[in-house]
Amino acid sequence: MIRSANPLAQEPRYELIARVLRENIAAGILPEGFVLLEGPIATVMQTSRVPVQAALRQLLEERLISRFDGRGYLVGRVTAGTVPIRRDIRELDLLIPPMVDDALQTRGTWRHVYDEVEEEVASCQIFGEFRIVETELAEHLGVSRTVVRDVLARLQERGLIRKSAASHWIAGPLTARTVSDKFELRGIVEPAALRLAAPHIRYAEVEDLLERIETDPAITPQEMADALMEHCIAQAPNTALVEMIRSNRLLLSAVDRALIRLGLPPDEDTIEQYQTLLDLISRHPIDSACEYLRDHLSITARRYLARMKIVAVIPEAGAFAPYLSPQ
Amino acid sequence: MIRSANPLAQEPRYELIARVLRENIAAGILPEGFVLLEGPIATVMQTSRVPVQAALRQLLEERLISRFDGRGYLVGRVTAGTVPIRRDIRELDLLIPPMVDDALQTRGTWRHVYDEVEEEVASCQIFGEFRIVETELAEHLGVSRTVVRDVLARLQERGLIRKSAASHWIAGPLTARTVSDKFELRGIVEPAALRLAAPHIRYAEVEDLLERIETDPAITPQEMADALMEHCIAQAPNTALVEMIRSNRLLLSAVDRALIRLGLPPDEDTIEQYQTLLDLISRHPIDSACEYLRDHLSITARRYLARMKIVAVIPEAGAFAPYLSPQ
DNA sequence: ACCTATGTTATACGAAGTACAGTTTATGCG
DNA sequence: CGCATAAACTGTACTTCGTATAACATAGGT
Repeated sequence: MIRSANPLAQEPRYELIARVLRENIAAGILPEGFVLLEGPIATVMQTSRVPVQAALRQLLEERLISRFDGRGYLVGRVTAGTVPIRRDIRELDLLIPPMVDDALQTRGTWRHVYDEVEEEVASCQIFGEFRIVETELAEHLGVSRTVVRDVLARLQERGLIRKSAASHWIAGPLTARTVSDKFELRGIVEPAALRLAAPHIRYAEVEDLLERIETDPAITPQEMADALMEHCIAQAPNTALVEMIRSNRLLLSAVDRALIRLGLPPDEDTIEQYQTLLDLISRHPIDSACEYLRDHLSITARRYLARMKIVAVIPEAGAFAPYLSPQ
Repeated sequence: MIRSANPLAQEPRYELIARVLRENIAAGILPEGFVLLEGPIATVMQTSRVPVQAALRQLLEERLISRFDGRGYLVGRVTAGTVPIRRDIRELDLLIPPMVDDALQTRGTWRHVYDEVEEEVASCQIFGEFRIVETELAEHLGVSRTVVRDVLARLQERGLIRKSAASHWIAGPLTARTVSDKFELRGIVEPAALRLAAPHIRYAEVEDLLERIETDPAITPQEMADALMEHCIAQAPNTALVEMIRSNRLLLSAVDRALIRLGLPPDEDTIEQYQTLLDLISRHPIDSACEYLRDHLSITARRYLARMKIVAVIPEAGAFAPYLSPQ
C-alpha cells in the first residue's frame, strides 16, 4: 500500500504508455487508421522504445489497434477501406494526464515516496524527538527496506534526520537554536542571492504578483514566500547558491506548513511585508530590497519561534505518521 | 580487497577489542591476576557489553585469560596462589592504538570507503566527464553493490556526482562556471561566518599559527586554509552555516589536492595572504579581516581557475581510479 | 534484438545495542 | 566480624541495523 502522492508512480512504464494511448484513442484524438510508430511515440513520451513496444503489444491484444501491411500499427480495426493516416504524432497534441506525465518523468520509487516522508518527518520535529524504524517505514510505504534506506540516507544528508549512538534513526527535536541558525543563514544568503538575481528577474512577473496581492484577498504568506523564491531569489545565476538556499529552507517551510495545518493563523501583516518587498524589488535600487529582505527575515524568525512555542505545548498534537514513535 | 585507509575498519568490534586486550596483556599493562569485567571494559572502549563478551570468550579460548570463582575473568592462568586484583580498569591507561580507536568510533563499511571514493571522484573532474558503474566500483572496493549504492547516493546528495538521462552515474565535468559559483558562495558566507565566529575564536591558537608561518618554511597553503577553517571560520556558533561552508569547500579542496599531486606548485604569496589575514583576525577589528578574506577569496578563485586550465590540457593526466571511465 | 546497467525485491545472517531478571560484590552499620 | 542492603555486574532474549547475495523487471544503446 503505497501512500505516494502519485499512485501511478509504481506502475511500469509500459502500463502508463498503454493507458495514455488508450485514453487518446477513446477520446478520438488518435483517429481511426492513424499509424502508430514506436520511435515517435517514445520521443513524445520521453522514454525509450522498449516500453512503447510492450504497450503496443498490449493494445493489440485488446484489439484497440491492429497490424497492417506496413510498419507500425493502425488505430482501430483494419477493414478493406481503411486508409493509413501517416502524420507526425507530435502534431496531434496527445492528451497526457499530468499524473502520468509526472510518473513518466522520474525513475525510482524512492523519489515518489520521498516527499511525503520528508514532509511528515520534518513537521513532527516541533513536538520533540522521534524514532524511525526501517522495517516499520517500509511496511507503511509498501516498499522494501532498500528503498527506505535510500530515502533515509538522503534525509540524513539533507540534515533532517540523524543516527543515535545506537545507530537508530532519529528525527528532531527542532530546537529554537536550529531554527534561528537557519534563519540567520537565510539572512546572509538570501539578500546576497537577490542582489545577484536582480539583472535576471522578469519584472513583469513581479508586477503580476503585486497585482495579485491587491486583488486576491485569499492569497497566503506561503504562496508569497514561494513566489518570491522562484521569481526572484532563484533567478540568481549561481546554482550552488540557489541549491543551498533551497535545502536550507526545506525544514523551515515543512514545519511552517505543519503549523498551518494545526490551525495557527498566518500573520496578516506578512502579506504587507511581501508587498513592500516586491515593490522595492521592481521599482527601486536592488540594495534597498536586499536590506528590507534582511529585516523581513529577522522579523519572520521571531514570529516563527513564537508560533513554534505556542504549538509545542498543545497536548493534542496527535496526528503523526504511524512510523514515527516519540522518544 | 578493501582499499580503505584503515584496514581495521572492516573487522567486527569484538575482534578489535580482543586485539586491544591481547596487546595489553602481552605488554604487561594488564597484570596477571587482574579481574576483567565486561561493563567497565565496555565503558573504556565506548561500546556496549555484547562485543566485549565475545572478545572475552575468544581470549578464554586462547587461554590468555581464565574464569575463576567469582565474576569476570582473570588475566593469565589461575593457580592456587593467584590473588584476584580488583581495580578500576580506567586507572590502568590501556594502550589503544589510534587505528583501532578510529575503527571503533564509526560503524558502517560505507563510511570507511567513502572518503577514498570522494577524493578520487572529485579530483578526476578537472579532466572532464567520467562514468561510474556500480558493479565495477563494488569489485574495486571489495564490497557489495548495497554499500556502493549508499556511497553513490551520498556523493549525489553532496553534489559530486549526478545521473545521466540514461540513469548512469556521471562525475564532472568540473566547469569554470561550477568553480566560480562555489567561490562566489564562499565569498558570501565565509566572511559572514568569520564575523560571527570572532567572539569565539581562541586567539592563542591564531598566534601559534602566525608563529608557525614565521618559523616553518615548509608550511603549505592547504594547511593554512584548513587551519583557518578549523580555528576561525568553524568557530562560528551556527551549525547550519558551518556545515554548509564545509560541504561547499569539499569539491574545491579535493580538486586542489589533485592539482598538487599533479605537480602544480602552490603559490608562494598565498602564505603571505594568510599571514596578513590571521594578523587582521587576531589584532584588528574583525570587519577588516572579513573584507580581506573576501578579497583573498576572489584572488584565490582567479588563481584556481588558471591552475585548472593549465592542468586540463596535460595529455597524460593518467592515473584515475580504475572504476572511473572517461566519457 | 541483444547487451549492459540500474532499480527494486526478498532473504539471510552477523553485529551491536537495550532491557530485564538474576547473581555477585561492595558498603555501611551494629 | 557478621549481616543487610544497595550497587554493580552478568546472562540472555529481543530488536534493529549493516551488508551480502541472488534474482528479476525496466530501460537505454548499438
